[in-house]
Amino acid sequence: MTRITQEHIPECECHEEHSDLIAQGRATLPGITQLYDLSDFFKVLGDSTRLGILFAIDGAPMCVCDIAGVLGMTKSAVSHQLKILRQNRLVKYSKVGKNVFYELSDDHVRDIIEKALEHIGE
Amino acid sequence: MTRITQEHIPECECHEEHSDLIAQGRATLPGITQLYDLSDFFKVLGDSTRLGILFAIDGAPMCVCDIAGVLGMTKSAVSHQLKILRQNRLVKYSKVGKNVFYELSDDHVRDIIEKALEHIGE
DNA sequence: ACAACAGTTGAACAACTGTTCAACTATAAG
DNA sequence: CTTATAGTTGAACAGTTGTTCAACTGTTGT
Repeated sequence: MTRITQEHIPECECHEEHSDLIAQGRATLPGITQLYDLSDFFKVLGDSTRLGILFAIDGAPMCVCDIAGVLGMTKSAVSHQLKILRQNRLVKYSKVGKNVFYELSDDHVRDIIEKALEHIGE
Repeated sequence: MTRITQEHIPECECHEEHSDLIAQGRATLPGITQLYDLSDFFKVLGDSTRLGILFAIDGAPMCVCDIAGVLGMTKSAVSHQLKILRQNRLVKYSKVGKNVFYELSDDHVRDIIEKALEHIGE
């Protein structure tokens, strides 16, 4: 886990000459909390299983068993990842009998994934 | 909006009776290669140090030493992360004397980060 | 040539992450 | 009540990741 502590600054000659640049860099830096939230969000998307789940349930809600079928994984593995997606509010669910149907909770996420697909397709 | 009721959804002997759903899920699933590329991309953004670097050099190019100063980290740690950002083409660099100045290589990334910030700010 | 500094790199180590396995809950049906 | 199925959960294990440390390259100035 990375930790950003702006108190301790390693010695470096160029800090004398570039002090204005450093000040400017610090200004554009978001708060540490926001930086962690942001990286945590991307961490959730940074796993092919979780992305696969999001693609699978995009369009139609799906039960855990079927998601596992689509991805070729065990229900347990899928359920573990669904928990992470739930905790980060990327999916929502509804229980119907023995089944639990998951669907995307947000259109935001679809946009972000789409933009990322554009980016890597270059 | 499709409503989920018990009448519409057969019991999950899953893979037998939901085979159409599974087929549909598979259809919307991108190729495995693309899924891995996408998750790799998000993995790169899923680290607060690397995000910090991107924010620091947003606007003005910066040398490694100054980035380290802004983030309060060693040059080595920053250089290791810059290598990953380089390999994924998120930053580009230019050598000036002893210094190596890094800058964002793409506006795409700025957009994605901005959209993600909107998302978590809810 | 030499020293000083910016930056890179590889190995090592600790921390973290995802899957598997087994045990568990809960709903539905015989 | 008993059994079968959908889903969840915790522990364990292996694979991955980020930082540190030390050694290295290359450029600048004396």
